[in-house]
Amino acid sequence: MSLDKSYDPRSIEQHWYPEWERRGYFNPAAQAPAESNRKRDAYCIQLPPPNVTGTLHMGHAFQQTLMDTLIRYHRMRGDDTLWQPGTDHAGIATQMVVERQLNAAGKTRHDLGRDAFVSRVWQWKEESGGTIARQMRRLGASVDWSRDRFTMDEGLSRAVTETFVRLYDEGLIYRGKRLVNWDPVLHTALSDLEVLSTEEQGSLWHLRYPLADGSGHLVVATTRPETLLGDTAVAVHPEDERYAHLVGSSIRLPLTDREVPIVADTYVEREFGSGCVKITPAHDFNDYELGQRHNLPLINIFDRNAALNDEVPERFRGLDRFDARAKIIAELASLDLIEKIDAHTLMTPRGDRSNAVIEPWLTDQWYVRIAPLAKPAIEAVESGKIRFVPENWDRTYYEWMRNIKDWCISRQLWWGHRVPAWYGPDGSIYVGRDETDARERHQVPAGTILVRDEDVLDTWYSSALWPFSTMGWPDNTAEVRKFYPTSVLVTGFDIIFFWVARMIMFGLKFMDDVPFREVYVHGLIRDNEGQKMSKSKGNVLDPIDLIDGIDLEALVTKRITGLMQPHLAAGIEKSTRKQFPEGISAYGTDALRFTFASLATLSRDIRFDVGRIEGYRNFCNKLWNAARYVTLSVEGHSLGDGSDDLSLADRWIRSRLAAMVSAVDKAFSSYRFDLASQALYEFTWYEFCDWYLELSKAVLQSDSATESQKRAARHTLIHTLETILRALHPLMPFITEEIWQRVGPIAGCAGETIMTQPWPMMAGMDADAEAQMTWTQGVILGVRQIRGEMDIAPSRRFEVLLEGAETADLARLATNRHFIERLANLSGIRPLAAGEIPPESAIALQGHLRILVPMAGLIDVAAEVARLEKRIAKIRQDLGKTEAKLSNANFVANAPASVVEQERGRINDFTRELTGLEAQLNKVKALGG
RNA sequence: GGGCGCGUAGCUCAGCGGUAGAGCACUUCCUUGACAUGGAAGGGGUCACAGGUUCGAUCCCUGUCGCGCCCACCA
Repeated sequence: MSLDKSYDPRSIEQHWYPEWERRGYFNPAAQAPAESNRKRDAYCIQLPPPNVTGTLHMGHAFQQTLMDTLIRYHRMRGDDTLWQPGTDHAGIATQMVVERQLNAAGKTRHDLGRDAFVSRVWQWKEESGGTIARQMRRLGASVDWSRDRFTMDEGLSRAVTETFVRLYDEGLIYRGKRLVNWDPVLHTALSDLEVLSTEEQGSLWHLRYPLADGSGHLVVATTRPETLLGDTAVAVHPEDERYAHLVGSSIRLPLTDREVPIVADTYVEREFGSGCVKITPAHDFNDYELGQRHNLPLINIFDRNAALNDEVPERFRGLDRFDARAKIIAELASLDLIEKIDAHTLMTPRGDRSNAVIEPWLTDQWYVRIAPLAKPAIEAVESGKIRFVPENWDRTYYEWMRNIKDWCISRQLWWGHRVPAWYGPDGSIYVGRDETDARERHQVPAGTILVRDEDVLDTWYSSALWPFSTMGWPDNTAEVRKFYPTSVLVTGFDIIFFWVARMIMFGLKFMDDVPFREVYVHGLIRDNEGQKMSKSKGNVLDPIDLIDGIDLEALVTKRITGLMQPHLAAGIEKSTRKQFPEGISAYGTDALRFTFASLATLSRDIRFDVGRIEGYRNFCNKLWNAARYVTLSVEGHSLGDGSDDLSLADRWIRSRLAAMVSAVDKAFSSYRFDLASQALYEFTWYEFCDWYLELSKAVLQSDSATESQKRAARHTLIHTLETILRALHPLMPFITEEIWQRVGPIAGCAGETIMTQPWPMMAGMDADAEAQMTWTQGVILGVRQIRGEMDIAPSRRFEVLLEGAETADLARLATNRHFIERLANLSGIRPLAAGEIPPESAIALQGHLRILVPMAGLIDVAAEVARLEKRIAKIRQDLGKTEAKLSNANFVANAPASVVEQERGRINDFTRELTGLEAQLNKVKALGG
């Protein structure tokens, strides 16, 4: 049974993944070759855990392709290889999804209560949690599913608790009352990283604050007039002569009955606004610090919704901050206390999940004291224990790490790891692994009732432990000993701060070693116009749709369903219909993966162009059909034992194959997936298919070739194809496995899967074969060029004459005549006899050798004249450039001798070619008379 | 305000101190027994701009212009 005529990814991809998984090929223990006792290197990659309730997007698919490629490459190299999968509980994101579901049913989480709500989230996790795993299987990700982890499963939760207790005991976690980024919609604190500042249009209000002694007023400029009610000072610059005399006196705060002092502080910029700043220590980070320096009181005027509380005059109480602003402005205006209002662009802080304007708010939160952790983490990169690829990301890392502030890790949510702290009736804090442990550690009397802290930890806290918590830490497991530190982290630059830096800090802290040796930072996948893919832009591509294909109507429906802003639907529909009039065809996983690899250059943005995946789908088809040809040519015939004499073509392709494998190997080792895919593509298509397969036909389909020559060709065909399959397997696992199942046994490979075949490593550069092949190709290309440009039908065969052939040429001709006749489709090729007058011919040159295509009945004189003139012009140009170079005395004096020699050689070549072509041109012209 | 990056063929992108490359698109010819998801032959680029270093710059340096991202407490 032969391979099907056409490559159909669907049928082969669905088959192989379950088979691999069933046979346990993804598990490190299962890979150990029984016959090998050598100690194998460990190779481990941790999957950045996706949100458990999410779906994979193009970025995930891209990233997983790169990781799977590395994993498969190392597995084939014989390393003991672990790719650790898992998912993240994604605290805020997941809780919000479930809350929205409740809201749709007219309920809130408070209606359910904490326990019931958390059960509800677990239920949702169970329902939707399998999606990611299904998608990963479609992508061919060879993760060890037997070790699948979830950040909130028992083992990982134990690691969370353990680290919390240890850090607390060391004073590296503390509880403190200070300003945090408060999200008044989600009612939780956020870390600095979860706050995004965006430029927004606002106003700068210039307010008159009357001096307490009635002698006039100061003008303060503010973007947040509503915080006036919490002002506890006005500040000026200490060297500002305009206000020096007022420092130490007070102003009477409008709309209140309070007097607040005028203080001097260098924080104030004299040039900005009026040079006077209102100070609200409880609602602004800078003002807070200034307040600390000047011992100013803190007046908290907001409640958890950022509505005004009872600290403000009665008529303002309960007002939302924005309503309060309007009312305060109105009152100030009526009191003539507004000097002016300028339009002003300001950076507005918003929560990354809720998009609500974040309010600095005074609360009790848990913090990680970060400086002692950051120091060794910085040193780990400085010393090269961790290497970023590309290297320049270390700058970004340093930049952030050197300015890092304490990490607020508590969140006022219900979904997450609950803080392992208990409070006594007097408010004392008891931290422990559980309540019993907390009591024992702090000798809390049995009768004392303890209440557990309500907060949960930032999702990224558990993520930061991922490299070792997944391996069973705090137990000293075999996995920890074998696979920590892991080999490489493959991640996007968007989470260097959120995740990478924190893993480094915690890894060094708890494991006393870095969590990974290298960090490969890849770019972000954007659409073909460079736009970020997002639901609201309607430009999202689902990797599964590229694999399976999707018709236009389904694609449109998918893109416009569930939009947060339904009015965008019409535009999205229009652009989708324009971009994909035929929908998206099924390209298959291998083509998608190969496309990702080819796009994996060391840049920040990667534009995904559907045109490219089509090209690589075609590449799959090319490979498939090459395999058909090879198997059809080989099956049922003897391959010999490898002792048959190789033809020039056989030697040449083996030499080129070795070069390709070596290039791919180098590319994988240096994370140049683009170069690897390019080397594979070019060799397979342009050298193996375009040349070698055709050359092999000249042997296999010839009556005059010996059986030994045919065996050598068959051996080379199957050997080369089998090697291509192995080199290609890390990028295209499915098609290579499918073909290998047929080809491997013919090639004499043992083993039941390509997955664990050894990575091909071969020496075998054959310079002589490559030189001879270049000559042979030159002759063939010369003829083809004349054929192409003279519009001679491909089916038209003719005889070619060689003029000026030397001994070496005659020898090469003798060896390769059948190749040339076959590939140039000639009826014959022969050297001119001594004294033979050549007929009128079109001419091509191969070095000094003149290849003559007799014109009679084939070629029009005018066309040949035009063709020659074009060639001559081109050579004259090149010759001119080279001559200019060589006539420059400085060049000859200073350039390396080899370069000068090379240029001289080129002059010779050009001159000879030019002379030949010009003579030919004159001859042909004379002919046309 | 700091930091990082990009500007090469119509489009998406490699490359690199010494004759400008690929895929897609385009032109002409071809259904030859692996493949029309194919084959053969072609056209197309002052490598953003201006200086500098060099025998030689698309590549190194400086500046300009354009574009993008990240960080940051001018109210």
